[in-house]
Amino acid sequence: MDKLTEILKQKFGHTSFRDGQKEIIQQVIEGKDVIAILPTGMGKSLLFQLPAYLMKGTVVIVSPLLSLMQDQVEQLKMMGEKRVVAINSFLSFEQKESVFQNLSGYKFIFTSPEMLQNNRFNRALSSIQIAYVVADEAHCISQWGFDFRPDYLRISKWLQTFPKTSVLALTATATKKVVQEIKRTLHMKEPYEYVHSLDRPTIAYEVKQLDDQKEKVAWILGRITTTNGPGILYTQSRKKTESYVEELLKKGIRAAFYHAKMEQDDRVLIQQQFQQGKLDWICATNAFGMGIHKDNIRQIIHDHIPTSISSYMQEIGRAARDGKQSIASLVYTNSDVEQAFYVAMQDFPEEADIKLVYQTDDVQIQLSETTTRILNYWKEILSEQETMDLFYEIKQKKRMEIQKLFTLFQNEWCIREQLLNNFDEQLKERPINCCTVCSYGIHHVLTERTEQKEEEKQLNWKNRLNELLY
DNA sequence: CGGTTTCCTAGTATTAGGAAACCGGTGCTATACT
Repeated sequence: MDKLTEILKQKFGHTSFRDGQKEIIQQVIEGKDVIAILPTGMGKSLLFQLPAYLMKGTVVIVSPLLSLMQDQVEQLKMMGEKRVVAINSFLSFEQKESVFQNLSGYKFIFTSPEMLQNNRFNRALSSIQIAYVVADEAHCISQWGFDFRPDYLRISKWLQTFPKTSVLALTATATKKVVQEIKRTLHMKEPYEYVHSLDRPTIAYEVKQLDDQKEKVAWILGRITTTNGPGILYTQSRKKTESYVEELLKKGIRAAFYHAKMEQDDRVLIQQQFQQGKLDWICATNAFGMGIHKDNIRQIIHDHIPTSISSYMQEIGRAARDGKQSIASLVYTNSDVEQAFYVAMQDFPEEADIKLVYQTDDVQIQLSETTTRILNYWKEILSEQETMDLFYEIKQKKRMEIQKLFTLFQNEWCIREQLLNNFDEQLKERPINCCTVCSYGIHHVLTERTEQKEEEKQLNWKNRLNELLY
């Protein structure tokens, strides 16, 4: 047995590697930059955990969410790894100090891009040996960096402080452009690239255009009350998540809503209950998703047009991790396109806002917190005109992303093929239950809803076929 | 931009109808104040 497999067995309790894992791990150990694009549930954490045991120094993992960090820390502790810490706002000033003073004692440090700007943290980091840096959910760099969380772009400068450190970037979806942005931001030199197929053969695609909002709501409520979950209903506003749940509860569906304006504790609770099978449906905004451990999600429904093909892929990709037949349904009306444009643009600075930021120092009162923060970032590195041009460009791009997805749903071409083509991938084999455009078998995908309390009973879901789609 | 909700008025019943107001995603951290 070779050394890698030995450690795999000894530390992680597996006897063999999955597709691509071994090659990626070898490259990391050799100190190469690596970018790996592979679906969630394909053993991503192993990729950054295992090499740590064959290399000197500490692994720094940059993670987008506090809950994700907590989760990973717990997972490692369960495996018996004690040298692990999450450095973020959950730690008090004193706790941080004590961690910084003993930083080399940790094998794994999880942290946020924002925290990487902390001087005290950086001084402590520069005194220890860093094995490699991991950018978890690396698509956030281009998804959030430009107009939401500028510290994602600041990683670039931060990395220059550690010029010899190699970087491992992990994500589930990335177009060629996004990969380019990740490479550039993380200063990757000829990285080893591993791209797993993005096709999910057991997810069938259903797209339906309806005339108005009422019809849409009725259709969705009908679907959820007559067919089996577990499922996620994605909506475009927080209010709607709540109103859907209200209706579903009346009809005896075990549902709960989830969005960013809820208390953190409630969010954790809802996610846990869903994962444990105590809830069948979650009605959520795009806040719900990263870090969900549930492999038997059978349905994803969208009642709107998401803001890009990538976010759509991320959202539907949460279904069918157990490899069993599932369905992703999207229902929209014509007005939903305009809504999507508006929502994507509403926090964007106007020309007047940009001028204001360049001419005044304190603009907090007039602009939203996000706008102020993002413009202050660009003010540091660009002239007023350059920022104007940049935001014009970003705006155009955002519009195009939405338009592309909308066009895709309207085209009379296979949805699966179109989605894959967007990531420069060709469809190799068409599953029987493909999509509403090209497949006749799609009506076998759904089964009738049954009143089942325990998760195990739902395992025979796919065996009971029922015609429910049309 | 488009939908939903709220408000107002007419004109006298307790509601119809139209205009105006409102609302619309994603997360980190630091700090002041209970």
